[in-house]
Amino acid sequence: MKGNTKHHANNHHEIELPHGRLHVFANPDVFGAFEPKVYEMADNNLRIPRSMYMSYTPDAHVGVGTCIGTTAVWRMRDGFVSPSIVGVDIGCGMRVHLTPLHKRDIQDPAVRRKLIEAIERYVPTNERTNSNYADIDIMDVVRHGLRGLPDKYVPDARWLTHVEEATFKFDHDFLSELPARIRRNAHGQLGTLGSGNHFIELQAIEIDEGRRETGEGWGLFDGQVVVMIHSGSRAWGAMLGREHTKSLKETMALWGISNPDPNLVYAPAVSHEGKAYLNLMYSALNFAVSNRHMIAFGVRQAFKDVFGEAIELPVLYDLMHNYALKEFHRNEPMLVHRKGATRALPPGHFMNTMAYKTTGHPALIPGSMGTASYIMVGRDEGAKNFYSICHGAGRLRSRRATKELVTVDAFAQSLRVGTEDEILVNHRTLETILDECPQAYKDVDQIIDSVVGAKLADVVARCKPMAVIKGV
DNA sequence: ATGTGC
Repeated sequence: MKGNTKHHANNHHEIELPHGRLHVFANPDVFGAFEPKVYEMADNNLRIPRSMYMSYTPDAHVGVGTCIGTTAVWRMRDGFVSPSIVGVDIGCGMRVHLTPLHKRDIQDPAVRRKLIEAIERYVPTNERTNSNYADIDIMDVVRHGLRGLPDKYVPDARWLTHVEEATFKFDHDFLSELPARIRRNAHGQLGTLGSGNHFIELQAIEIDEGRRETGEGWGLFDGQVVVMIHSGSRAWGAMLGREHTKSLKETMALWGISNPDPNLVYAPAVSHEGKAYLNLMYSALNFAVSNRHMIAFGVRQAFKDVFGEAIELPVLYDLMHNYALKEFHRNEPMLVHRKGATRALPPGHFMNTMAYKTTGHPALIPGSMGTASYIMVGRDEGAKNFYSICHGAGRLRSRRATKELVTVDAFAQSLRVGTEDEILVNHRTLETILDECPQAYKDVDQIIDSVVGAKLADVVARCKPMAVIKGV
């Protein structure tokens, strides 16, 4: 399957597959470790007509229909949209809040335990539907995003401006096509964490010397405690994605379009089916950004409980890694799918939100529970990859394989349990979250090295976990 | 990822 490969400098590989060209950004070690199946998947995706561009970030791994780590671009006017390329965790993304605290302020495990307990009081992590915010109209949220939230839940203006997008505008008429049970099942989920790889972490940061000016300009300092949040659109996006994948399968059969991978579905962006999906996907993006906002609001309350009313947690940034966005590239409106890929715009780029126009915005990249996460910033050279970088470490092995292979003891050791710099976890036993252990993920430092070496982005700060909150 | 379901 893997055809001729042209290796460029800067970790950039161009692979000629039977149905088109795949770009891969990875250092030699990471590139060498890619499974053959990812090329088969890329080729199936390249069968979709009029593809303008397709690439893998170094964290790419096999997913349903399309690999996680894919950037796939079509022109708006004659291109395609694919629910399979977006994936079902629509709008999943990252958010970071700064604190005025130094890591020594929370070094005492008793303080961190208190914080974990307080956060769990405000952010439901176990039950599926028990939002603390019954007074928020979910339809306002999906229509207007952050601007659909009551004022009392917006602590300051930054919470509306330091985000990739506060409101995704779309044609609200398409909401009438929404199956009623999606509305029902998403009720009461706003501000809840979800499960799987979703988390809230308290981290201590180290600014990278090469980008100290950028970091300090953003309000970062060495040893600073930050809160990193990873969550998505919960049931709203999951059900929407599944619904449209199912109905598009039938529509494709009707149109006489087929793909060797039955899990890979797509429609012309201008068709009714394509437009319906795109518009409703934006409702899920509105839900997702609002969900992370309300999780952060809960975390802020928890910090006030522990450290007093005066403490504030300004938002650094909120951005996503699962979506399809209309973006202007190469003098044309394009539809850019990012499935497990993060936009990292460089300083001065016109698509940057106002607050980060001159510096470029923070690109937030989670590691795994026991390893560092990263705050990065895009470079001009990222244009060659439509400004996409990795979305995290990327899974190394499946949840099942992880549970068979890794012991609870090994997991505990990787969290330094029993030592004074133990990474605290909200779970009584590590057994319940064994499939999320660091051993389940690729080496994040290798992934970041690949991105930096490809000149797609620079590291601004490393964030080391001190406490982890996960759902089940 | 996720309404617990074909």
